[in-house]
Amino acid sequence: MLLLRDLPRYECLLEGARRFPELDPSACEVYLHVLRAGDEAFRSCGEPLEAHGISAGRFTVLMLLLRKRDDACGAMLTPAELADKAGVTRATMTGLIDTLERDGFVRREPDPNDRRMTPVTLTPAGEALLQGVVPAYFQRMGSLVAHLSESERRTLVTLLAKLVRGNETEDPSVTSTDGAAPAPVCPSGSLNSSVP
Amino acid sequence: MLLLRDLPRYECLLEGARRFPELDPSACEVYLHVLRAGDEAFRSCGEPLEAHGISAGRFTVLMLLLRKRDDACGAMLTPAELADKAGVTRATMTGLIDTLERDGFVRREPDPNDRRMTPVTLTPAGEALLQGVVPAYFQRMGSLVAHLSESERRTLVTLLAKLVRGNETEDPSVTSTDGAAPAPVCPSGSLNSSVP
DNA sequence: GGCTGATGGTTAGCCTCCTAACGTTATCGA
DNA sequence: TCGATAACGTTAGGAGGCTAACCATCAGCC
Repeated sequence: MLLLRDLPRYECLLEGARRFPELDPSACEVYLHVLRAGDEAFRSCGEPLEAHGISAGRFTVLMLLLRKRDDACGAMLTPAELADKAGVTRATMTGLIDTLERDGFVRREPDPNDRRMTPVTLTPAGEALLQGVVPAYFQRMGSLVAHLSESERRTLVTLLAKLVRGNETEDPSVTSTDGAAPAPVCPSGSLNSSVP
Repeated sequence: MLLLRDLPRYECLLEGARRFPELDPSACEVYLHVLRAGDEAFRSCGEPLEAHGISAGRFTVLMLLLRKRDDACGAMLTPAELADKAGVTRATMTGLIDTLERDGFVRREPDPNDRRMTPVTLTPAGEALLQGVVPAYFQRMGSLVAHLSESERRTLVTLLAKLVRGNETEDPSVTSTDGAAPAPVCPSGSLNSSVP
């Protein structure tokens, strides 16, 4: 992510509040901790991936393809579907698929029925890569929260969900097409990718 | 950040756990919510910055320079100091300063005493930019957590700190020089930048 | 049948991040 | 004094994001 190493102590926040009357110390403290924790979680779980020479974005693409192959008969996804599920633009997905194909982990196979499409499949090499990296990835995820009890985890999830939800309803700008769809649905979510 | 739109529901995690025995559903749920909240907080507070045509990284640099100018007599910081405080590499900081200088927000002024250094100062234009953007930035930070009570904020901060701390002690790889320094100190931290 | 519009994928250009290597300048020890 | 070492800043090259523009193809409607 970016730009985070330490966190300021509370006294520093109070000092900052003197200079900037708009600064709410407790809000700022929450903000900093949320960012710091998100950064740490991302970095920590990304380590096993980097160790296998793969980035989080590329890992997500491979996981989406694996899940599709296990689920349905048609074992392919189009770049547009991948981009939608992964939460990136189609242009970005083109770049990801480019490098993944270059490295032999996926393959583009033109669709004879609709020549606009170029569905993507997982190669044996891509599957082998996942076999090697997935256990370490999920184990790291477990050790990330190993120090929190089940009750603490529930509390944390509840509070974070409340923060995100409250902020969502705050600005209706993102609601593009229809005003609905506030409920996260399983098969459309992006991070399902990493959690099939 | 990346790759997050919705969150999978708990049933989906359980389904994933069937496929991957290493997957701990409650750990994964915490992980996803931490990432999602961090992404949302970063995106939300970044909006006022983008509205003024400035990125989070460039904002951090300007805030560091402003704080330095208010604090000390010498109103300059070297690129190396800036990179250290912001938590990026010196090469990245060179790029940030390049664009900031191109847009007239900072100025490089060679140090006559040590000709290796090229300290950077805030220009009046840069200060004016901060004047315009800082209130909106902190207000957004406040509304981000507006739905949480003071007690909820304390709980959230405590749990997030516990998560980060527990994970820190887990891998001693990052501890570069001496094994100490687990306590975040105010004037060395990076995000002090945004919270002078 | 032939426009028109929608959709799919790519390209080009920009920004932010990284590592690795380089040239310049200070510093310090033999 | 002078060479080795270290520090500073930059450059080069790569990856991963984005937007905007571009062709190719399909579908629908007159």
